[in-house]
Amino acid sequence: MPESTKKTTIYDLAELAGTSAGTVSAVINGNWEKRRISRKLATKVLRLADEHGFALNMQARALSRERSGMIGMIVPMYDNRYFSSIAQGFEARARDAGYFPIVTCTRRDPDLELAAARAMLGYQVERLICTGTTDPDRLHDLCSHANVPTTNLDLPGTKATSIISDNFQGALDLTLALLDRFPGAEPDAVFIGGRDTDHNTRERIRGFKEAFARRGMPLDDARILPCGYAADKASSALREYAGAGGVVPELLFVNSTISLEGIISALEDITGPAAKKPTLGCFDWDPFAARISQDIIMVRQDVDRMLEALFDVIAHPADEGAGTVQLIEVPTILDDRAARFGT
Amino acid sequence: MPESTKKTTIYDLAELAGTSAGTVSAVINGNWEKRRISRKLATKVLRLADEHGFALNMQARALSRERSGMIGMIVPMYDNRYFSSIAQGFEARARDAGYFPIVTCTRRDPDLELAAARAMLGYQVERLICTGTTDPDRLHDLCSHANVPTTNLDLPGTKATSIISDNFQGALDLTLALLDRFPGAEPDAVFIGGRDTDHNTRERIRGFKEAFARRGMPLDDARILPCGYAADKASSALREYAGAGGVVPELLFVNSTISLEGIISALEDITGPAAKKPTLGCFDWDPFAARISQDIIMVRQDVDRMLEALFDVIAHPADEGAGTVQLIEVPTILDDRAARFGT
DNA sequence: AGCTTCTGCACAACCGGTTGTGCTTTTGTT
DNA sequence: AACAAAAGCACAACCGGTTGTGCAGAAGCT
Repeated sequence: MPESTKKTTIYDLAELAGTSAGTVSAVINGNWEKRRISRKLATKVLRLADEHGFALNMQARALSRERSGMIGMIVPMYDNRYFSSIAQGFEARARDAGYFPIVTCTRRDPDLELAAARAMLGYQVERLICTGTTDPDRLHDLCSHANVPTTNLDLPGTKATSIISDNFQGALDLTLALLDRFPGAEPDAVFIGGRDTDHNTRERIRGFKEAFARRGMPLDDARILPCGYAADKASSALREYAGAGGVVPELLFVNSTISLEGIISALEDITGPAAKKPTLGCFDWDPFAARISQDIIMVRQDVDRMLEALFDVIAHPADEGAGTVQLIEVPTILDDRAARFGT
Repeated sequence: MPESTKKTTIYDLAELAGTSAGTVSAVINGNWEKRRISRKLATKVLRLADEHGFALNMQARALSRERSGMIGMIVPMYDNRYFSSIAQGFEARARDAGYFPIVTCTRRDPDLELAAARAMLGYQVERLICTGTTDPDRLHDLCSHANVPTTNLDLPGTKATSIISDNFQGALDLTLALLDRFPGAEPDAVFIGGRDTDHNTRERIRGFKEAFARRGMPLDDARILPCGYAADKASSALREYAGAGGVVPELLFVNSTISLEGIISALEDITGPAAKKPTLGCFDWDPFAARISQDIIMVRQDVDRMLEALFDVIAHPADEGAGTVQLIEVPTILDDRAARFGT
């Protein structure tokens, strides 16, 4: 029979049980034996707590313990498979590790990233994971100032441990697989999407170029178009490249699924919906995109392994403070459906 | 020059400024005029706060104000466009409204939903939005007990205001559009995916049936297969339906994008990747799925309008407690690309 | 019976803010 | 010069927990 007007506190329970708040606290936390509370009283308190749907006020607990139990993550977006599975997996693992996970998405907006980090610090997160943030080092500075460790995911920083995909190797493998589709020929190829200011895009471009070098093919820098990630930027970049003639490349390396969205729609506009699409490669995976044409190869980032590495770092803050800033690179997975069907 | 060992508190600032904690608090909160703090002292405190990267401890604030500023949302998944845009839009709007949004995904697991709600209550969220939860009423009871108002999104409950799509009308429109692809004929049609225990699935089935009724076509209940949402459930349900003969329906109403994933892969297994796919309808939208075939029609739920309605409810808790439990239905949007290309 | 040891618990300080109250000093008025 | 009003701030209680300390009574020992 809860009085329902206010939340039940340990003081309420103490009064109901005819005991003190400290005792109730001990019982709730399961240290009643350590604190020599009689089993009888403990049972009584637990029963009352249950009857009243008592829930500890974690804010108060955090205040006195000086540990909030919260762990924060900043993510650029939820609306693609890569980041959404990161968020989803992170939450599950964080809960398993006894944390209360707080994930928030900041739409690749540096100011919002900073504001979100500040908010999280205000709410006393014990650690912040910066996923795909535009300036991980700035976030690191902000956090380290408040004594909150950070870890970078997806995009690396120079001041904290970073866990990222092996972008170079992934892009190299992808490009080689794409080139294999043109035996003996030199396809008209283009790399599109991403920002050449970010580490991942630069590494992927490096992998793209390396593949051509290995095949002994020339590659003009005009074919590298890091126009940004957004769908509309990718589509206008492609339209511009195609020009008035409407000639699209034979081979397209698209640097994210969100850019791919723009590319697909631009292709339809330029060549019509029924026309044969160019051979597509995409760094990142999506189940539907993988089936949109027979001629698409996708690179899947190994989110599980990345998260495993992340929670390894969290569980063993060994070199905390030691000058060693690690860069952990996780191999990617090539998803070449046509090749699978072929065998 | 921060001492960096510990977080700066208002007490630290007070000492540095040669004033009291209460005064610092007033300055930080901007009520220094109301509390007649001199501009000079206020500026000094603000300067110090800035120099030391001071951040208010929101837990402590929440404790004393008895208002946490946090608003929680439970979502089943992040990995589809519908829920991810809900999460993304919710966060943006919540921030605009001055809240600190906490979103968490519970993978359609009733126990996890309950546990997550409890955790959120512990952290003193001021309100909980239950999106697509399996048992909204149970969550409502839990929360109302702690005096925390809830609102249901996507799936309705009977005890709190619910904002959902007009599932019946959406399904009706979709099915009619699908049937229009078979002029003069009675296609072999199947409804697949979802749970017949949830309100949305039931309403969509009702809309599906209604369309056939309006066209004067018979519809056997054996063609309704609410086999669950998961991709593998949908694919085995389809395989089973197709039987040894491998005859797939001509018209498929798929009840969610996640089920569609399973359907697409099952179709490839049954008929081969190059075969003509059946005419597909899908309740929910995905940019890549929409382009996977010429013959797919998708229903897009109007997330923006739903969130607008949600924050309307939040801003005007008018009938708080009044027996009126509202059900707000938002129209859906039909995405028929082929029809658009046709005109 | 007297002393020690152990059991079982209450008490109070503290975590970092917020806010009502009231005291001192300055300013203004006549 | 005397007094009222206003300005400028300090103080302390409170929010709901946690935890170190200490005290009363029971139990054990001789």
